[in-house]
Amino acid sequence: METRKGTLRRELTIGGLSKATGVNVETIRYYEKEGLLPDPPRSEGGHRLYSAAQLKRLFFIRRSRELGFTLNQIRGLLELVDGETYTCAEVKAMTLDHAEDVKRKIVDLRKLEKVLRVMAAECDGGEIPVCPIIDVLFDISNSKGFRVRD
Amino acid sequence: METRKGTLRRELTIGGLSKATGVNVETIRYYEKEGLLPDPPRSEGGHRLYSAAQLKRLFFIRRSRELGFTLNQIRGLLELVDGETYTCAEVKAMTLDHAEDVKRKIVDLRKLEKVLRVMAAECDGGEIPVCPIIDVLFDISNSKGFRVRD
DNA sequence: TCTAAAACCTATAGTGACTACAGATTCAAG
DNA sequence: CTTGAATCTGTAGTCACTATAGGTTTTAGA
Repeated sequence: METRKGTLRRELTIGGLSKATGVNVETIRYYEKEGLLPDPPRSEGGHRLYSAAQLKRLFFIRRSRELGFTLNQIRGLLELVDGETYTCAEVKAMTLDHAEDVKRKIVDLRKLEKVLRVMAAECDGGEIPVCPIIDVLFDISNSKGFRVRD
Repeated sequence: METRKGTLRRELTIGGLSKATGVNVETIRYYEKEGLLPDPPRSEGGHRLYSAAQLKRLFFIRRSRELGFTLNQIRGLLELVDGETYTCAEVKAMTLDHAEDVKRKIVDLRKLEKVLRVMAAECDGGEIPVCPIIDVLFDISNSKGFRVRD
């Protein structure tokens, strides 16, 4: 297929890119505004046109997000890559740092779940308007022994 | 201590309430705006004055937050309590629901951590500008075997 | 070729749970 | 009575998007 001007189009529209990567159209525009994706070339009418390189880049961003990296962390990773100066050590350090964050979060959530289950176990689930959960939550004297985050 | 008008003051200023509960002054005002705390009486000059009841209520909110309840869930809990119509069964159900949410989050995060550690283990941490993490993240063909959420 | 619908465009506002300012006022201590 | 801390209101910023409005371009079908 050819356009009016005879240029071959292997380029993707934003919708095509969205389908290919599973990233929402609005999110793609948002990434562009945030500088994670470069401003793409446009069609004569002003529609964005993406190359295979941008497809790869967006896949990278999406996967990194799935792995829980923040956009700022991803920005850092992309800067390393774009500068072509990154070393394996740098990337590994960022990855392990992030893994530690995740680990801490898991520890916190486990404590949380335990407290919730213990509280629920105190309840008989009856229809009377009294509940030990509410009592505990409202009891000021009992303000220790509770801290999940500090 | 007495004020000019001779009223005994057992009331707390917003700063005192903040110290007593560990909740930020701005956050207290935010909770008020969100309707979780009632509009308190004011001093002649317009400063907020809090009673023991509000102290308890704020403790309740803080603890519920520590347990990971959203403000909306807490609103729900407080409505039950304020209406004095709640039953143990209702509160228990909300608590267990929330515990399930937390559990799902833990499962997700565990997968996440594992992927991160596996990826990092592939790295030799050397100083050369090549890293298997970047390679994996950029490799489109490898877009399966990755999904952590959904 | 025309037309209708789908896709796209920009710009703005909303989400949740706060935090951080600016500029004015009030309060408590010395 | 003065000073400085605390408080007041109102607004904007955070993160990572999502949603909407109102307009333009592109594409597929008749």
